[in-house]
Amino acid sequence: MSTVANKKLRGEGLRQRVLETALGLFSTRGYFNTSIHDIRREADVSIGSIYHHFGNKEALAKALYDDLLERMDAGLREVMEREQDCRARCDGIIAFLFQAATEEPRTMRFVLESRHREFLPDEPPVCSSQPFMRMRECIEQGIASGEVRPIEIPVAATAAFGGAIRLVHLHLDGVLEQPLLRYLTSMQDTAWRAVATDSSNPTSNTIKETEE
Amino acid sequence: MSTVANKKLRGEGLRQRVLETALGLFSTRGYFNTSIHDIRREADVSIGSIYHHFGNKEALAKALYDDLLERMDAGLREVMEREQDCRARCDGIIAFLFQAATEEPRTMRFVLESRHREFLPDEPPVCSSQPFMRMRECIEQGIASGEVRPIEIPVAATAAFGGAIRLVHLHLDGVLEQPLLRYLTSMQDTAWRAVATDSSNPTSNTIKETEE
DNA sequence: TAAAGTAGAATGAACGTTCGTTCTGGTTTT
DNA sequence: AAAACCAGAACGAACGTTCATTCTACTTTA
Repeated sequence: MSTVANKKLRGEGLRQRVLETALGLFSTRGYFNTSIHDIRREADVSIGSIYHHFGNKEALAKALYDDLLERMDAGLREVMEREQDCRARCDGIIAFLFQAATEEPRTMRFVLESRHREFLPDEPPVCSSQPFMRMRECIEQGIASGEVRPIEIPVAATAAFGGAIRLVHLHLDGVLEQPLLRYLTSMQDTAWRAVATDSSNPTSNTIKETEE
Repeated sequence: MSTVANKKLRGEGLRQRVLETALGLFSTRGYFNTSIHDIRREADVSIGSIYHHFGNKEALAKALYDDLLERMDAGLREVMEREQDCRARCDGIIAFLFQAATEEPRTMRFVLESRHREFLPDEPPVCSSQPFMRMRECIEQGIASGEVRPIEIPVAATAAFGGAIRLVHLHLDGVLEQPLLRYLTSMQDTAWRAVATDSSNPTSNTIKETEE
């Protein structure tokens, strides 16, 4: 049974259907366990169409990868624009990650879990991609403004978001008892404790009533 | 050029050579980009020998995976035995991860980075494997003893070790400026701040004299 | 002690299948 | 009419695997 409507499509619509189908197959079976013929069958298009639009399998994966990274980055840009101080931004980023992992697990699986370098050898590692650079940047500014302790950037960035990212992995692997979003505020608080300066860190109570 | 000596081997020696070669190829090119013929060539053994010892490609990967997980687990068991309080154990675990990633990057890459479920479909996710369960257990005991704040176990465990694990990923991806071990004490301190109870958390000084 | 026998480890050519890709011929759009 | 798009049969290289055979080390027989 196909996950997409079976009305015959052409042009951009067809292209999108192929991308959608490829995302589904790549994220569940993996790139190497998915053949072009599999995609053809499930998307209900022809081999010729796929090669007309994408050229080859690797380019199809790259198009999908770029598309998803751009969408993720758009989400993060939105957070960075909406929130101004570092704490609010970190919270927003984690919330965005959790929400995306909940609503679009396939996207998250493909971006976060698959080893892109195995099938896109010329692509830089994910951690150098825009979304991840944005997280790093957020932390850098936090250090500059004094909200974050002055420690090495890579340590601060991984400490701030590494826990959340690992929790997303556990969620995608299906080993969490509770829905991911149930852990959100707890994770935000815990992550912030790791990197916050002592003055901006709660010392004996975890309840924060006021915005700063 | 082969990375192993080229004296003809038989029995267990041959088996080990195949495993060693497979680790090298799997961890750099990935499972699907490595053919049995590649392993045969680099290990300087025959196709038949490989099938005699392992049965098929998947079983070879599984044998390697089990072997490496067991070795990692042995390292963690040793830490848990040597250290008694939760803080020292967390520090020890992170130190072990960093050291292993530095000295045996291929092992770490294969255990941490490759998507096992793509080629070992019946294997549970890495996060359910012994080494990861041991980390979780350590945190559970920390909560019981009052050293760790009473928060959800998955949040505490990922917060305690997620940052370190992500930093290991950055190291393996070659995007860190400094050697991984240069970040060790900073990462240990930062990770502990995330999960420690307020009483056991440093509030205004970051300097802690520890032996290295 | 030498010869014959035996188990199983090692070998590599060959096989069937799958895969990514190409190609030719048709259809739709402009 | 030209250009863009779609269809799917056909192709050839590469892959995991098999299997008949050879080789090696050890045991038994004479």
